[in-house]
Amino acid sequence: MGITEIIAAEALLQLRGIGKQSPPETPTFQETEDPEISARPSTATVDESSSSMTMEEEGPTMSRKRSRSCTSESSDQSSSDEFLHALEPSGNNVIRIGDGNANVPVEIYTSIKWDSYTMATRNLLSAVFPRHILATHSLSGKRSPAFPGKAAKEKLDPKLVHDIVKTVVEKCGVPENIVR
Amino acid sequence: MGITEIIAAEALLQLRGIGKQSPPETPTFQETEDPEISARPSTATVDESSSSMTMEEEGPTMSRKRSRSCTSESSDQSSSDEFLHALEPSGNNVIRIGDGNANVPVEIYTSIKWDSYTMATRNLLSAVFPRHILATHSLSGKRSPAFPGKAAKEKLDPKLVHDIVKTVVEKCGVPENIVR
DNA sequence: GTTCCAATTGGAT
DNA sequence: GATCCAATTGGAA
Repeated sequence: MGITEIIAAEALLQLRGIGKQSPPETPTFQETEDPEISARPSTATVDESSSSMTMEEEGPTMSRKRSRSCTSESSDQSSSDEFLHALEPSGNNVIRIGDGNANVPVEIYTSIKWDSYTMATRNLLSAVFPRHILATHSLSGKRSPAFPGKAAKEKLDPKLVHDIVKTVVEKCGVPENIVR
Repeated sequence: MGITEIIAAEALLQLRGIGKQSPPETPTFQETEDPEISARPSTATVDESSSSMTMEEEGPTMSRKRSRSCTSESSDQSSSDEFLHALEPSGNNVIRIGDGNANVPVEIYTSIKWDSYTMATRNLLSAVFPRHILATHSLSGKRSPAFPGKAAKEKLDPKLVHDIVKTVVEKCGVPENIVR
């Protein structure tokens, strides 16, 4: 968790329980409605039945060379650890991580440095989710408690997230609650 | 770090770099001055020369039995791991943790469960800092970037924090960046 | 009744 | 320019 939140929690307990001699702020009514945010489809609680992952306009404007491929039924699981740093995209060879729901191109998978679980997690997220999905989704699909006025983002596919977490836990040797 | 912040960082990059088609909120000017908070001594940037730790009105209204003692020059470092769960406060025997700046009563130190680094950190924080210090201080002394209108809390003594972090790292076997 | 979770933010590194 | 840091919040576990 980290010292920061621990201190914050202690501070909350202190202020709530004992004195409340200084209400930190008057609410000041900062409920900006933001109708343009709620104009999105807002599919409410996304169950695990949404694995369609519509990828409209995947803009190639980024300098990242990431060449993803969403053809899922490739069965190359043997994760050959041989050297491949070739520039040409090696077709659509993917390996399945975790329980087998998330597919990662071998070109990306073999380039991941497992000594940094943050970078490994980040690279896996970028590999299985398009950028605009990461930008518009969150882990839990819940709103930030610190910003009740902001609309909640949709929830990332829990099974894909689980596969990523499981992979990082196994390869990096860190507990799951740290990865999340 | 955790998936949450990683996703948030990706989302920020996405919104900042490409579109900015939806400015998330108008600033709405939430600068409530809070003069009663700034009425505290506000020693500004607390350097490592402030180890006085004024403890006015330590209210005994909490149910915690924590009996701290700020007499510092006790030299009992041998940390006897014998069983002591006695109710009576065993004088002011303390052990020095980390580099020796932070003192923790042996009664508390021996009761810490090191299998949970969050609880260990929390217990050590509560042992070396009074509650009202934890409530009014933060790790870095900086303001929350998410809440620019709130006044920054003072900074906890870096040497005492370092001792706590070092102890947790050694006893719990977790890296330092995780503890912080 | 604590403790944990994670969403959001801007500055720091 | 990408990544890390930590401050704050309310509900969940």
